[in-house]
Amino acid sequence: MKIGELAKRSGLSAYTIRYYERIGLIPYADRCRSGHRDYDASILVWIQFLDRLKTTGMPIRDMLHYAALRERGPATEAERQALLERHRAKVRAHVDDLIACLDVLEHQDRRLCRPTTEDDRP
Amino acid sequence: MKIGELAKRSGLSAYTIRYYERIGLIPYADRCRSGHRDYDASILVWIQFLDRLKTTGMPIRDMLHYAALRERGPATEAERQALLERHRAKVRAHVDDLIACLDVLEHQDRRLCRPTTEDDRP
DNA sequence: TGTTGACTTAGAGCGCGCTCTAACCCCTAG
DNA sequence: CTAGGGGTTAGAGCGCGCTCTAAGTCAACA
Repeated sequence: MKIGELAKRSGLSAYTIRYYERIGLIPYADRCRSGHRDYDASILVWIQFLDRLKTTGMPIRDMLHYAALRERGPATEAERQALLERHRAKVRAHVDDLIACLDVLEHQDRRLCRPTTEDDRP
Repeated sequence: MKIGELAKRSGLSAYTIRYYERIGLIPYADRCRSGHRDYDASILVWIQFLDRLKTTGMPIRDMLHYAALRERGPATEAERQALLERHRAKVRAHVDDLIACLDVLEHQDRRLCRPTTEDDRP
């Protein structure tokens, strides 16, 4: 699979895939004899995982940390689990924040929508 | 209340408060005779509201849109309600995404934590 | 009266995560 | 044989949301 095909299948742009390779977020791809990247379908699983980390707000530098541990093999598994668990805890806390904000925005916005010239205090 | 005090009370930096004024996100503050901004406590309610929009991921350009409608007074209330409702819908969808991702990260990570040299396919 | 420290402005700089450009190469279809 | 549509690289540029700098003003206190 060449980069255009991977872009279609993964939802990333070819630009982004090359960028991720450059910074070390996805492994250096084998090149075919004309120098083009040639991907195995298994890369999609890794990209999907990265995508979930991204969706849940993990910064690239942390994904790089995870990717580096992964490159070092099974010996780093405990550390990777710990990293993920800390991330999940942050995400759960963020979800709680979002829900709390949503709740306020549902129930308080009438008062807060009034123009500045009126009294906005509770 | 001067800007330093407002910064402490609102959690924003003085830099950010000035920036928000410059771009029109908070109203132009009255200046005392030495030219320093002098805030009324009611500004805190607006800043807290903005903060909730920010926490829930609304981009500044949309907050500016809301702020502009607010400046135009009560006539724009329906439009502001609609804007907020669209935002809340996006936030609810995002929360659902986060929860779905969390669920996968809880239950699938053992497989995905293995190094590249192993078979990562399901 | 001098010194500290909080304030003012316009505008530059930064970290993030891409996104695109320029100049080039290679393969295949017509 | 040539045109088109993919790919390659290094490096520049962009949109976002601040964050800071420089140079200056002002008020309060020892």
